[in-house]
Amino acid sequence: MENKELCLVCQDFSSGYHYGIPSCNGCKTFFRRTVMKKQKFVCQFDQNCPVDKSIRCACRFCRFEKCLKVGMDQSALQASRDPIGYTKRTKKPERRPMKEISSDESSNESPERQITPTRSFENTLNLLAVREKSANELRLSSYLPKRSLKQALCSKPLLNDPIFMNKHASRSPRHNYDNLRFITQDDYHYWHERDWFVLTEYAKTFNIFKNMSYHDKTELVRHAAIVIPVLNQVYNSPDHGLDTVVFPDGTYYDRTHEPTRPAGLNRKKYQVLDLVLKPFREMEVNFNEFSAFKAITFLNPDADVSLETKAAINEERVTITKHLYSYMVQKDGLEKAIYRFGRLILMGTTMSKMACESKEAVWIADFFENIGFTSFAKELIFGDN
Amino acid sequence: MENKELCLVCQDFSSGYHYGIPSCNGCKTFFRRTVMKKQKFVCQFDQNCPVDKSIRCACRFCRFEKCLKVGMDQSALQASRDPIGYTKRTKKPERRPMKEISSDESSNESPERQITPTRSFENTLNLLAVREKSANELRLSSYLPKRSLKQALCSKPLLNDPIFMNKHASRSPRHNYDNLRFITQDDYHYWHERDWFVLTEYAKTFNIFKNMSYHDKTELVRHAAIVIPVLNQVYNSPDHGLDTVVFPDGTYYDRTHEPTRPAGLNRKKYQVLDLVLKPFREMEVNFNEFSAFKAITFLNPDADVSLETKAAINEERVTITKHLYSYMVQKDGLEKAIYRFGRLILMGTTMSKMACESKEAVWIADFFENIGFTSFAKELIFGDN
DNA sequence: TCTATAGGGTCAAAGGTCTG
DNA sequence: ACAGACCTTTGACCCTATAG
Repeated sequence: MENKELCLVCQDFSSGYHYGIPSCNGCKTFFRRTVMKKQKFVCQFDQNCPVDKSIRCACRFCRFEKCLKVGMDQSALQASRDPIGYTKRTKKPERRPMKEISSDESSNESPERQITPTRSFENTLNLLAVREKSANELRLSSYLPKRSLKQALCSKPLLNDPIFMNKHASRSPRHNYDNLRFITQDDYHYWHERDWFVLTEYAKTFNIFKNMSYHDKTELVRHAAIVIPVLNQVYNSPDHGLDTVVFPDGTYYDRTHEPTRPAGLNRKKYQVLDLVLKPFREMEVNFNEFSAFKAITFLNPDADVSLETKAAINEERVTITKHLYSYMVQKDGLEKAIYRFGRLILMGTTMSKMACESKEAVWIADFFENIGFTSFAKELIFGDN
Repeated sequence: MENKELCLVCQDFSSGYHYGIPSCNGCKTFFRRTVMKKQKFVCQFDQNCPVDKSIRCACRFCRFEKCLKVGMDQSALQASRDPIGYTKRTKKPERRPMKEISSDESSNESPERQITPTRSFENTLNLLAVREKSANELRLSSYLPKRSLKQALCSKPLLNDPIFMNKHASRSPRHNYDNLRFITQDDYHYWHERDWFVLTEYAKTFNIFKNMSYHDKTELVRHAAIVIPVLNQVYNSPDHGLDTVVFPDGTYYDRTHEPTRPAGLNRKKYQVLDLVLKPFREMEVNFNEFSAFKAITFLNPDADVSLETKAAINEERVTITKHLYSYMVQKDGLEKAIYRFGRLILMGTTMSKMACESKEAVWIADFFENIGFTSFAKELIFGDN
């Protein structure tokens, strides 16, 4: 710090010898980067710009020339090394960068893209949350049309139709989660019908869904037919302990064995409680996270759809996953977010398993014999031939 | 200075014998430091990076591996010398009084002190990569014992037994991926047997597995019985295009319809090509990422294991997932890492679907009738009753 | 005692990382 | 995207213990 040498390039205090000559940190790094990236600069003037501490960044061409002139040695550069990871200790008060990134992204967004708009995670998650809210309103209403699967999938979308929603989607007085009583077969039946109806409307709100062939639409909805209702039922159930799922009309089930139901369905009950309800409660999944997770679960490329549709679905769900992660980091901080995110996304395998098992012939047959299916349900589960 | 020996690690001129072999100053110091600080490195590629004078710093994992391979002897490191007895500035004691004090201070510190803690993801991922490498060596060997599932799961683990591995796990000359020919039923059968054998040994290397009940062990392995072999087959297949999977003995399958096989198996072939091979190739999944993904796939709490085991498995796979994420961020940068990570982890749903479908009665029956199962395979797929 | 060898330590100068 | 402060790693060079 006393009689230090000066940088031969810019006359700043040198930080030692670099590439053969005394030089400062800035000129050292500038030289390395320039040689490594083989950058070529152009001088705006006469190739004799002054280079000193105050204006060393003004002309990169002349700065690099000066580096060479005072004897910096290119051959002193080495081959790339193994990356060494983070070098700075973690800082605590850093919620701002997320914010900045998100506002940057939204200001960069191009207005003409419409199919998969690149918005900030806030916009994406917000869109999903709004969709989820509407879907739940419809679920809590008493509206339940009788229609075929084809009618359901090809008719006008209802969820984003404010006139329809205003008129028919007000909450039924029966759906206030009070008057608890144990669930019966008829109640199961009623809520399956409602949840399947809402599922078809939910599906139609995805732009990506509108562009699919009819075959792909039915396959995707069919694949989601068990798990999406389960997610609705579990997430919206008020907390009566880890063993109880309550439906909006106050009917509930718990671990009580129901001997009149097939073994497969009793087993599924335990799966739902252990593998969905419990993790949701433990992780304190919030509404935005649930909305995104449900969309990721719905957009499952494992359904028997065309390869193009698989690819499109996958892109969409990866995008949502990215935004969900950004949101969680902003909300929980890095460490906690990685844990919660990993845990939540890995629940996808459980969802996948349930979706798959619901197709097992034995299970379906049980189900079919014990619940009087409507023709809609038969189409949904078995296909229309 | 001319007839000097060369460093066995990097071919630079050796500065004498160090730790048992002729080696250069750099490799000598690198080896000492790595052992002393117990550093664990992770290879960014496939653990076979070249190591020579010009690029010896490019991959620290492979450099250290090479050190060990050419015979550097860890036991030649001496116990920590008495730092106080070491008088370093006998010649020029006046040069840097400030420095001297500070370095004395630092030399009084315990050598175990973690000034730069090695990032934990390196240890975790490295462990998984080493495990994967051994498993693949066993897979490429010709060792294939006849034993029951119980014997397989309860016998002594082989993968981390260096004596066994040295003796029996050398690569079979038949398993060199050349001599391509279309696969037959017998070949399928052979590779299923091999992959199932390796799977049982792979499973036993997980500490978490050792602590499970026998029932949980079989369920977990059973749940992995289809997907883990698929991952092995796909990842290790040399690239002959997106339609071809090559086994180590040169047998291959592609999209050719095989009419002698049941429809379910032909369908599965397409699934493997479209949903596993293609994404792996597109994402350029590297060895570390594959090792971690395979472990996450194996540790699937959806298997029919006890609730305690489910919870333990889930914790473990969430931990691996976190470390995988950290690794990918370090390797790819934030933006790219989030995309690749999301895409890779979401492939878990596909794995789950395959695992589940493999249990479908119809599918299994097809499979069973067309491939002569050994009793081991029957146990694995159907259980032992 | 002397000398060659092979341990360990040092620090200038490489390269990598991250924030503004 | 670039600049440069700040971080880690490398290895030529040094000191020291020990065997012959």
